[in-house]
Amino acid sequence: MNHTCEDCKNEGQLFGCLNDTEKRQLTAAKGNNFYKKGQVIFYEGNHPQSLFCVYEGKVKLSKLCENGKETVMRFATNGDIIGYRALLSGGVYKATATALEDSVICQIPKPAFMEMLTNSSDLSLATMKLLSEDLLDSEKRLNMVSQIPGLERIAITLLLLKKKFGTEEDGKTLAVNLRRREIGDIAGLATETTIRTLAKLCDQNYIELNQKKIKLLNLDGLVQLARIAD
Amino acid sequence: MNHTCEDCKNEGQLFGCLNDTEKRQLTAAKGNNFYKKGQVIFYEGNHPQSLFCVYEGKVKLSKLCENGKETVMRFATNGDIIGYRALLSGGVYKATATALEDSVICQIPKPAFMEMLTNSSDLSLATMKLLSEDLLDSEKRLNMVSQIPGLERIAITLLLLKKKFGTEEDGKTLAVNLRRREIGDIAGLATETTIRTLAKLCDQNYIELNQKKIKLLNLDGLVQLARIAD
DNA sequence: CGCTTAATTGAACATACTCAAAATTTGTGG
DNA sequence: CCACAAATTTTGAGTATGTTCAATTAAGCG
Repeated sequence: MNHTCEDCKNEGQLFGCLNDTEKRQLTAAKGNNFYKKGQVIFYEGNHPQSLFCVYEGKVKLSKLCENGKETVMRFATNGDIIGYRALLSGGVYKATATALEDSVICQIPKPAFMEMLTNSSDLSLATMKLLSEDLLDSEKRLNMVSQIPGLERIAITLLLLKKKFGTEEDGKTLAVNLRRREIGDIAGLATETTIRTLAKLCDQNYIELNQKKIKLLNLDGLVQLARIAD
Repeated sequence: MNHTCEDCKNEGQLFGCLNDTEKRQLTAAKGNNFYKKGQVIFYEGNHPQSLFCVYEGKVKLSKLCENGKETVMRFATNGDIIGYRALLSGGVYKATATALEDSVICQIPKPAFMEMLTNSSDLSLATMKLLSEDLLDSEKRLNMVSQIPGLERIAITLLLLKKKFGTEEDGKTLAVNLRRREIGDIAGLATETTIRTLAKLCDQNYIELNQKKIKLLNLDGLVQLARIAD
């Protein structure tokens, strides 16, 4: 079935500013798809035809470079939009979007979106706000990766994951399962270094590790470590 | 004197999409100021009241972290807009803008800009395009800094400077004078490492150094080195 | 259960950083 | 225009940090 934008549980996000008529138009124009964990939504280098909106799930956006290394650029979860930079800048996708878990993702054809943008200055302003915030995030991470030692980078990374995906009921365990390698790809560290650094944080009781589950025991301490950045 | 936007020599940039009436309004609303080399246009943490547009000159946008290290986030030159992310995202400036040389910079009050954005979907689309491109640049650099060795990073940095500021009449010498430290702040390398890496590129005849002047002798070679990224 | 993938550990190595000192360059006042 | 002071660049040596490679153990999945 095709979820309707009028009743979308992810309101308050980008399309929250649309009125009912506009939302109906959006519902009519869009499709939605199911992606299994690990499936690719689009590849770096593809030509963008659509905008994607995560109805439910978790998505990783990453970039590969020639030496085989991957950098995680960004994550998306419920209500987040992906694939809009390429669409707005007019080029190809500069990152690959992969489902981190089974996800339902709506797909809005480029012409429909562009038309809505032209007709709704509210939507335009909201999109600009979104882009600005993404830009600030990206620049923050640029600063982090280039200037900050490993332990602090992992601390920052864990806080970023908490902010993006939240926690389980205990309020401490990160509500996302990532591989060690993926955590390293966010922090800009080799997998082995990531493992050792996580172990160090564990020794010092900042966190507790249980397979892929990461529990933030000493949040204040982590924030303190992360404070070097910002 | 206040330069008029109708006759601005930097057309084709963001405000190029405005019609004559809108340009007249813009001229009426804006002011312009002269900044001496080294002067700060705004500081990280300041509350944004205006948008800035470089009429003529060169500006560096950088971020400082608590350990005293600086990261150059972006440059701006003739026709480029600065200070728009904070304005659009609603927060404070996240970077400090410093004139790299004597510069003339126009200043557009926030309300005037926001009104123009609301009234011109062309301007909105152009702004989104700009933001998207900045975002792509930033993510490209994120990838570079976290995954690529020093020599290649400096190569990429030199190409970035060429793209942004162009060259002198010889077509090879970068048309911008930066300190070694500032080059390092772009590449994410310590000053000493930057010096040694530049020296290595010099030994291998990729470049020629003459004080702050940097001549790109073997452009293809540099592009080749930079290709690891992309 | 067996196979594949991921996590972990160790050791050698590479890279870049720090600190300190010397050589240059730049800026400024006389 | 010169001299001096301040800032920047350069060089060297030692060190820290993180990477790589290889081997082992554990976990995930059909």
